[in-house]
Amino acid sequence: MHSVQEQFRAYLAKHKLKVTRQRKTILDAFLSSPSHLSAEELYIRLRKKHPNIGYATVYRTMKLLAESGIAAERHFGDRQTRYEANTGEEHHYHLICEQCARIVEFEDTQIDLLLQKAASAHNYTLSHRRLEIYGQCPACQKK
Amino acid sequence: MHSVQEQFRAYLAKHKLKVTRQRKTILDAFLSSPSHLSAEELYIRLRKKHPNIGYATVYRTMKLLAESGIAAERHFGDRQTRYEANTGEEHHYHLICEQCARIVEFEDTQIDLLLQKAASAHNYTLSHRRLEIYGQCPACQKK
DNA sequence: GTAGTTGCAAATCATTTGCAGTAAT
DNA sequence: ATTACTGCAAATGATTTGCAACTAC
Repeated sequence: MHSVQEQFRAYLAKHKLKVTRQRKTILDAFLSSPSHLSAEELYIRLRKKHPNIGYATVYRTMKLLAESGIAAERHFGDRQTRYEANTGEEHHYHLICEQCARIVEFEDTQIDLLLQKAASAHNYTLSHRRLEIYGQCPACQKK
Repeated sequence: MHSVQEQFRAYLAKHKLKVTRQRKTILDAFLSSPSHLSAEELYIRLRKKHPNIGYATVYRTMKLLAESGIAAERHFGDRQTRYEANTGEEHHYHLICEQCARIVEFEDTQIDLLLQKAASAHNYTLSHRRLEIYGQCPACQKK
């Protein structure tokens, strides 16, 4: 099988782009970080071990990861773009606590089906979807 | 019954804010414009008839409209915040064409129900939700 | 060697804010 | 009279870009 690293290599090769030390470093950091980090947060994490890495390089590389399908861009309420690892063709939905920002990911094939139906009903094709449910997580309800 | 204008007046009064010419003008422009305009687009429309209106005033007023529940903020793929008129307690979902950006709004009580269930299943309360389906509209599929 | 890449700093884009003058209460 | 509001320009925060030095191919 192909690892994510190989997938990235293949993407770069196809587009005549180069495999650089920075790109490998950023990919590894991305894969070993919690999900939904912003480029800035990733940059801060990276700086510890790689103090000479550039802010712009992180941005540029995250963009490449998104284009190659390895990462997916997310926009939650705030202004920053966040990234999450793209687990193949499956998609999942988000349940977000308005109080503490805790995010739960879940899948739901019934919802999948209804969304597909909704698109068809309006004669749209479906390429992807975004679903976020905002509320209070169990912990915050107790407060 | 109370018109939207009255609703805005009431909100302003409750917060000891003033009913100004600009605020009335912006509210009217917002109500008589297509949905999903950004503050900038609204500003451009307004400028035709009210050349002396300030950019910042439009931003500040849209924020007020959002706080008062008259408008709802939306974030689609791009960087700008867009606004749509808030039609009471109902909510609706968006079907967005990736090619021409045409947006169809729809409601679906089955989806409503499943989202409520999904939140409950994780012991979350539900306050609001965001659902966008991206694909190609009928017209763009033919190209 | 050549073409793509990096890091920096400066630029950009959407949005926000400080402030002096103006208008609503 | 008081207190909030406006318009402008300058400030902010996230992201992008130009460019000269550098590195993968």
